[in-house]
Amino acid sequence: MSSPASIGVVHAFPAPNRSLHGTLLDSLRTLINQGELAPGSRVPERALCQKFAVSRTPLREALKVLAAEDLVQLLPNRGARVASLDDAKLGHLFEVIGMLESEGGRLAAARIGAAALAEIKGMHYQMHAHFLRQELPEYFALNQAIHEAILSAAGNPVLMTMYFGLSGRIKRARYMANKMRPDRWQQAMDEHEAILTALCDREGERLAGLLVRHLANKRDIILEAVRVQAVSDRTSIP
Amino acid sequence: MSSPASIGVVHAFPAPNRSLHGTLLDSLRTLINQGELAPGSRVPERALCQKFAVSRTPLREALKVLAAEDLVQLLPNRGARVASLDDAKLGHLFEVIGMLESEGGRLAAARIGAAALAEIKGMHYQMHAHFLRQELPEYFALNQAIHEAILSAAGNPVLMTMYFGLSGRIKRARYMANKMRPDRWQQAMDEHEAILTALCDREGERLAGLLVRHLANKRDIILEAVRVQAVSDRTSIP
DNA sequence: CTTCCGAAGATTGCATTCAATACATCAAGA
DNA sequence: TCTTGATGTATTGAATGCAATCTTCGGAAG
Repeated sequence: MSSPASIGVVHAFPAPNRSLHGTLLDSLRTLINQGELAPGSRVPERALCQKFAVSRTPLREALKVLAAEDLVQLLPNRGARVASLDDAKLGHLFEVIGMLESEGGRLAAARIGAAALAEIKGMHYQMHAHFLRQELPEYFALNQAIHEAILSAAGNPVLMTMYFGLSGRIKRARYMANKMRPDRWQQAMDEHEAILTALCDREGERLAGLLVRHLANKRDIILEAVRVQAVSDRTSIP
Repeated sequence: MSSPASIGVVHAFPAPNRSLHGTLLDSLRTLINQGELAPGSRVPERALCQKFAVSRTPLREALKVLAAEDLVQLLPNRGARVASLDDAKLGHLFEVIGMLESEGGRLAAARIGAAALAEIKGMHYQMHAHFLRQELPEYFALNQAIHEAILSAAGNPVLMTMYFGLSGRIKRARYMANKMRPDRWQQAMDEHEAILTALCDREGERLAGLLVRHLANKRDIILEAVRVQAVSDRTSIP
């Protein structure tokens, strides 16, 4: 029930109550996810300190955490670089996310209560409406919220933490897939239909399979978008 | 082990090449895992700085990382506390580890090569020898090595990272289960036998099931040990 | 023209310092 | 005796300082 409910809104806001390094973590993640800090590029410590009006201490604390999450890479005496996200690593990330989603879904099917199920149904129909109106951002937001709600129904906070951590790492790539071919979109919508049905029927095994396939399709879409982006980068930069 | 918390400058690791905060991460993890920093207790910043002969800066960097891993908890303006590991959280951790082990095992069965398989077989028989001689520490070490080798055969570094992160978090509890009832031990050995067979036969589905059940048994053993420890703590401290 | 060297400048890792907050102690009053 | 409040100390979070290392850029040799 503790659904964080912050639906897809990606914006780092100056937090009043939190520690600086916590705030910086959000801000840096956003910078990385939105590509303002390019993969492979150096993290400009001094510039970021000025940008956020903090000293190097909290910034460096945040960088250490990001390094532990593998969002940046620390090179001894040479500072931090934004970790690159190649096809292979994306594939590995999706593979593990698939494990968590499918097995989490299996648990959710067994454990979900009526209230949570109703909430997911509501989000599903709302998402369907956005699909019909071809409103992609709103569709994406609800899509993600539904997946998180299903996982949340598994009742395992550790699972949630892992899932959020991993999806955070592919956000950058997701961000590139800001278009969707109509046939792909229709297929995704159909898959969600089947997912919802399986969940309502509490058929864990079927749900797990559907979730894996759904994610594999999403992976293909994203990998494709990443490749396109990479090509256009290569042709436009030099 | 050694005299607890005595005030001696200790370079916990012969770490010539690494950064201080990286070294401290290892040292602090060890302190937490071995219970020298009790769950729920405050992390004595100043004392640790003296113990490791470093300033607060790298120590605090390490604490931020440990907090991101949920090994410690940061309270605003009140420093860090060692995170407690109750039954519920242990259960959640085991549940997720089970997902990774079983699905990783499924992949491993499909992807493992002859060399890796041979190596695992070798470790298995070595472990069996330690079992026959009732050498628990050596048995444990090989046990863990085998599980890691199986996961490694899945060929997914992200999976490995997640797995190490999660097993790191239950190490503390594992540390308490330093005894094993003979029947339990025999059963674990039998399970390993079956696991090896399934892996050799490349039967992913069966392997996945075996791994889950094996882990569930391990969880029960550890939960039991934790409860015993908790009781003895409660009776001896006040 | 390319390659190698070296000094100047920038950047990094860590130590130290400083303001703000929490904690402990103890005294006064109910 | 117990609660409450004030005051001094310890601890925290963050900024600044400093030595060590890396990067850059110019010039000389091949």
